[in-house]
Amino acid sequence: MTVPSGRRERKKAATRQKIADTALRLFLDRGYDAVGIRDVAAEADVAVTTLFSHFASKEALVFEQDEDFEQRLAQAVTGRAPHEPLIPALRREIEALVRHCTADSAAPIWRLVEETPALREYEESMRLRHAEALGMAIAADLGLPRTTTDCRTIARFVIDAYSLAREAADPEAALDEIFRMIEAAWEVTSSSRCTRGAVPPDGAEAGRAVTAR
Amino acid sequence: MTVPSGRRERKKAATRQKIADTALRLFLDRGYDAVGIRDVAAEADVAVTTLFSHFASKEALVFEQDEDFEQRLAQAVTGRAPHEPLIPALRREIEALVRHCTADSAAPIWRLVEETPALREYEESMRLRHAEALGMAIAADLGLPRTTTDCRTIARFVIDAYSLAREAADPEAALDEIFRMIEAAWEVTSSSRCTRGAVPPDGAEAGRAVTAR
DNA sequence: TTCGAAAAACTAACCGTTAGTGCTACGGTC
DNA sequence: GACCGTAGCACTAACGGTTAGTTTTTCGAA
Repeated sequence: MTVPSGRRERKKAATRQKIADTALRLFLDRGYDAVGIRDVAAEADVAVTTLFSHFASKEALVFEQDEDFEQRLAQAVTGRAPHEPLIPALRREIEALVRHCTADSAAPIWRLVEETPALREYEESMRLRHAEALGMAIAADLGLPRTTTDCRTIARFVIDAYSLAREAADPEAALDEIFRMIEAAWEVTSSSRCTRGAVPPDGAEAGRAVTAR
Repeated sequence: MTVPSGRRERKKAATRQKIADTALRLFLDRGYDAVGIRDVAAEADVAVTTLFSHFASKEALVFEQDEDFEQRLAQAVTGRAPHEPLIPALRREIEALVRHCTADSAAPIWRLVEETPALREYEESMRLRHAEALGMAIAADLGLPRTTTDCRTIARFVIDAYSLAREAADPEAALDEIFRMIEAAWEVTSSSRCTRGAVPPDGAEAGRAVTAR
């Protein structure tokens, strides 16, 4: 029950890191499909079962770093400046994420992902989880008691923006264009939210002002 | 090179159907994960390799019927009445598809899909393909020489509508709401398309009028 | 030092999927 | 009607990701 301070945690983290590094190196070297789990485990000098105790699947080895994606998006919603409208705040965060992916240092990894169907599929599945989480964050921010259709929808659109911009020839321009569309969609639904009177039943102060676009 | 008319084709189709039926029955009976490929093959009285010569994967057994999804969407775009605006036409088609899924007869299958992560993942991947195809159809309909970002974006949004509406408590209402948002997004991008002058370089007559919303 | 527990190892399998090979029945051709 | 090419299918055997079960090692705390 005590807090395991020290060596054990460090060793565990080191093992995890060694596995991830080895895997990425081999994947970039020989290609994702050409490298087996048993290869990675042998090269990292661990047992196969150990590898799977650190990573849920072979694909997860590649996306090791991007575990904070969800948190960053939620943070962009809940941690934005007071009275700052929602969509621009999300746009800024998405832009940063896209830039991070298209940066030269990360380029080989994303090329690997794009070339490998299994990895693409895995990432799509991740995106859906992210969209769901973002939808919840937006709903909470608006003070809604549950995730409504419009929150879920906008969340999907925002995640779509990330995905589409990454694949576009000019990511910045694509983001411009897509977020103009999202902005329009958001205005429609947020104005009708007022007339619908979807303010939570317990009254006034919960969440951010609904009128803040 | 002749058209193989007759028994051979019928036998092949019968084998395929028998496999699909058997698979669906077993899956609904015992659950997707509890039934192995070898079980399905044995019950359908075919070899495992035969099964895989008819279906690309275990998941494909479940989505056997919905192979015309892409075609239906493309048809909704290219085959709509002259001067009928794009988005409402798509809305009608999506509505029909959603109704088809939520109908009582298909309900057990979709419950199975929703309960099984592997099937959800597979369907997501299918949706992305559908979105890409729809984007191409839209671009072609507008007379654009290639699939632009806004076409791709609207296509994604439309597919999102399908996915979100199916999961919503009240699919009709959800479609209302989401398509209002899509309509707004489409107006923004289609009006700026005129000012951008994205008419194909070879001049006038290709495709439908850009001004038709 | 000793003990409990977490981490890692090892074995042995399960399951989806594929390659390789050969047989059989069907369809077109002479 | 006999012949031949081939499509459909069966069979074996394996590959690669993943997991269960069990045992050994390693660390932290008493």
